[in-house]
Amino acid sequence: MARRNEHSLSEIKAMVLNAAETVIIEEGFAALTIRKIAMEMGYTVGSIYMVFASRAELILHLNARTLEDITTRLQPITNTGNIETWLKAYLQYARTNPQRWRMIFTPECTQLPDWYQAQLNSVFQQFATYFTLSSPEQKQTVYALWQGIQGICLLSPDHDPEASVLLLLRTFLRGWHTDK
Amino acid sequence: MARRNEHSLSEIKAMVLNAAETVIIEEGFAALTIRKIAMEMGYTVGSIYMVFASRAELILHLNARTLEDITTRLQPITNTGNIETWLKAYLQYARTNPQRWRMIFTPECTQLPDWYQAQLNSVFQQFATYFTLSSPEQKQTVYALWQGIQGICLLSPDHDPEASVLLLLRTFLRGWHTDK
DNA sequence: ACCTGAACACCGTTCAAGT
DNA sequence: ACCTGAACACCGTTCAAGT
Repeated sequence: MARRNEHSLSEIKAMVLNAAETVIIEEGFAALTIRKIAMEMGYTVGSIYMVFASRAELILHLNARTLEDITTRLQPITNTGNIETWLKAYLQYARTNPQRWRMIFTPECTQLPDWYQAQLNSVFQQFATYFTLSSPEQKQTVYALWQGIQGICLLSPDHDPEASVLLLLRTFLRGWHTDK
Repeated sequence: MARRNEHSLSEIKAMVLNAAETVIIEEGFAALTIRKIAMEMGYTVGSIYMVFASRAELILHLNARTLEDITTRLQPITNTGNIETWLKAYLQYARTNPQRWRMIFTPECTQLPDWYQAQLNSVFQQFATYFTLSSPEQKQTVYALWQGIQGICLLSPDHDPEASVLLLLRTFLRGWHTDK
């Protein structure tokens, strides 16, 4: 036993994340244990700690993948469509990958690293392209809307959040384009 | 040992919830274990299962208390103040009891019982008194705003969500009072 | 009829020991 | 240098056994 040298550390890292995604998709986030991941990828528990310091860090990198997936998929829409088509695509992603999407907002890390914050922010940046933000207050307002949309999705587990999201968005937009 | 008969079952139930609140306040939600609760109240683990079927049910009843606390505290404001003073009071509650407040939205129960849904709804009902809801769509729109506000609070862990919440609210209200 | 405490089947994490 | 697998310190939950 020991020392198989079949895979490099970065390969193992990728295998861990792949196995973790499989477990989440098949059994849900609650079933995501280190032991199950190890079993799924054909290694033992100890090996996972060669590439990740803790379960929390593993989840953080899992989320990083999800966020990258989101930005990549939505980027083309950002350039062509309007805000509602972009939002619908985002909501569809959340609906298609409910467990992975939800994890983004429950990272089990007390202090989120800067690179993770940057990834979270880059999704918002795409959303924000549909607004002209000429003051910090305007940016904060649109960010509040963005957080609000996430809230609707987080708190509407079963029934479809799309209708609610669009109702909030449209009311917001009317207010946004109305002078104080 | 065994059979002390110092307390009735409903007394023990209250003691469990009191002990649980103490643990949450002192050590946070992550430290809320059955063993800690038992230790805190001077009983053994088994006793807790005399009054609650599971940890999930315990948490559900803990949340029920929190929701009752919220509605009771905010009721007087509902009758006198305006929506912003009511919201500020709500946000202050969330800020004062961050751990307990957050738990309301992560009940660890797959299917929420009707009485719990009703309690969640009664907080929204107070919020909704500040709106004239003459159609189902209007109700859903205000509910979307409400969920949005929760989202801002859930996703703004450190910095104060009040400013963001008010920015969303005011933009929403401008749109709400504008004809389509 | 209550209440205990040991037992069961799990966790995340570590690390001496093997190749 | 990699990888194992046993060990540690925890979990939630159950239930035979005590008074």
